[in-house]
Amino acid sequence: MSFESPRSSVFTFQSSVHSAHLLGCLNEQRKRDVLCDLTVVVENKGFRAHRSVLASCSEYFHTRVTSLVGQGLVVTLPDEVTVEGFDPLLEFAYTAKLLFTKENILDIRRCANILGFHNLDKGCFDFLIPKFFDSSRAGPRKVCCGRKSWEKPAKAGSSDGDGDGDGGDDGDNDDDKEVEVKEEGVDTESLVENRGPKTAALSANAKPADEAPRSLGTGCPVVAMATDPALRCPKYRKFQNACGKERSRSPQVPSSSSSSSSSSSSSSSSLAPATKGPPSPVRHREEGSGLVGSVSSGRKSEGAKAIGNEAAVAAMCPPPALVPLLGNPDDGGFGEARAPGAARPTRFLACASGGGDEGQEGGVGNHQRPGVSDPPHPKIPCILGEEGGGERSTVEREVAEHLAKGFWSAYLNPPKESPTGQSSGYSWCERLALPPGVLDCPFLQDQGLSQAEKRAYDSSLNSLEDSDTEAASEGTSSQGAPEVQLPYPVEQIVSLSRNDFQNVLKQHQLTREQLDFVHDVRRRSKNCIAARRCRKRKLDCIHSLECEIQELRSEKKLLEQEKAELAELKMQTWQDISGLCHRVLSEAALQPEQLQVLAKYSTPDCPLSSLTGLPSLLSPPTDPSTSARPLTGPSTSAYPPAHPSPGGPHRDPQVPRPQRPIASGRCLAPPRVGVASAPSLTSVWT
DNA sequence: GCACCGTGTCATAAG
DNA sequence: ACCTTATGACACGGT
Repeated sequence: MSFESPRSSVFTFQSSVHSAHLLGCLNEQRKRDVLCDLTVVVENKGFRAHRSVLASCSEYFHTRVTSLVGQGLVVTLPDEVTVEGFDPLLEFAYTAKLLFTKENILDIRRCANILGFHNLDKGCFDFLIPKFFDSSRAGPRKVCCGRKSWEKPAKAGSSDGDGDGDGGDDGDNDDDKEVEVKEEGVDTESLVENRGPKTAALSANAKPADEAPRSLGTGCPVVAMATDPALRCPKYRKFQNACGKERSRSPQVPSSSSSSSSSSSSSSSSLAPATKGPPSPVRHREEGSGLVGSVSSGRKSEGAKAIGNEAAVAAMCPPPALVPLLGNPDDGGFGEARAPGAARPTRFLACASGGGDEGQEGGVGNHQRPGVSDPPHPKIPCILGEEGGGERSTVEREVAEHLAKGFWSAYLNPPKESPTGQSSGYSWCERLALPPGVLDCPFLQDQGLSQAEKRAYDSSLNSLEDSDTEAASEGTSSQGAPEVQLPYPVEQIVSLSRNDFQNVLKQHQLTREQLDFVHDVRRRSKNCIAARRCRKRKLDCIHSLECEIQELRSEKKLLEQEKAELAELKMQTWQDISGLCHRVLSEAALQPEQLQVLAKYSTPDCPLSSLTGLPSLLSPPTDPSTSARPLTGPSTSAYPPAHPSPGGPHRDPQVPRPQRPIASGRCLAPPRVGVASAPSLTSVWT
């Protein structure tokens, strides 16, 4: 798998932050009338703005103001444009948020059409207006990747292969719910984010049990996005099949699915249909809790086990990178609805259609406010993106999708809520195991993750996989076994000390399954960390050994150099002494007997010994570094050890010392050195 | 299709 | 007896 172009994830991600910040600054400037160079007159009411901003998000303004120069430009809009319709658009241009009501939505739409807010129109109104009013008033529905994301299938529960299953019967109830929410003044983003008890209650109350599977009210685009990648990537078919089986089985992530009767049963019943095809966005939005069971991988298959945390990180950060990854975001879905200056919504967000796969069309747009690239939940942005954007390989894309699916599933399956609305479990982030690197994702930081949450991420290195694996074990050992819901975060399982961990276990009356799960997670997590340490030690050891070898080689080289220098010095010294001896003997005119005495008390290394006529005359002492004995060998050892030199050669007392020829101080050989640098006798002394 | 690498997991031993 | 740690071996996916 090769990448045709370099990745640029960082830049993509940075632009997202920057654009949001930039937009905010521009909005502040507009409010303070700072640097505003345009006055828009609508119904005799003036709006100050920056023409660059308006020109960027409106074809009308682009045409009107780009050709004009000078300050204090005034643009009077047509009569069809009303203040009621224009004001929200202006706000949208500067905030990427469109505040609307059921009453002014049509005005906004009309103004948007006139002013050329086409993206907003397609991405937002095509979805919103049908929800507000009868479908007959909504006009033709845009088809995204073969079908409009919110478009309902011809038949409920159709298994026609598109797999959207987006709830053919969710229409009326859906509309009611949507309208009701909107009437509270919540914008579309809030529709996504405020999946609060009310929405859940609506879903639970309004939906018949048999329809519940179609209304996984999560508002999560990734859920819609996370449709069978295997359908597009045979390489992951095994992986996907395993996940699909698990999904259809009972893949619920620990503590994820609501144990409440209605939603739980709904989720369970929805599992099988959900596997038949990509989940419908509408369905997701409606269903609320209990989503995880149907859409998450639940556990990793054996094929998925190897998907590491790095891949998870890649799948999680940064958000906008998936835009090019799955296609052109502008060709449909929310890609067309993104606000000026806002980061381009990812394909996941925009359509989740994965290259036009109808089955994956997403209705992400349905859940997200148009023009906003932010994920539906401020705390789960990174899952939507990954580095590299369009440069990602297909495999990586699939992995990212799948991981994103799992991530969202975990996220979207928050701890079940008690009837009072209070969560009985820990927060989603506590349940998620993100690799340490994910904390480095600035998006997470920017999204208000608390330090505790980050620590939870950081400390629970493998909890994601642990959860998956746990589910796997559940799936293998006890098929369809209920999820294991823990009263404390997974990270505690790993990070706590032994005593603390035992205390925690004592504090909570856990079932056998829970205990097994907890211990299994703790064991594997610690073992995984230990394996990392072990491997790191190995590598460090190898590295240190390599360094040591290198050092030893360097030392050897230095020693050899030093040895050569010493040998040269020794030879020079020997020559000096030899010359002195020669002169002394010449001047003293010693008798042979006297020379014998001198030689007797001299070492073979001493030039004096050569005066005795011994072989050392022609064989100067060797370099002790190269030979423990002088090269004269046994012949020189014949000297009695009367005066053994400490560092001198060892003499065998049993061997008689041969007689040396008396040099008469005439020709003394230099010491032999071990580096073959000793000059020959003739060359030096003759 | 193969080799190599990285990683998680298991089994086991030792502390 | 239990837990933790280290490590070899294995399986798996990615490149």
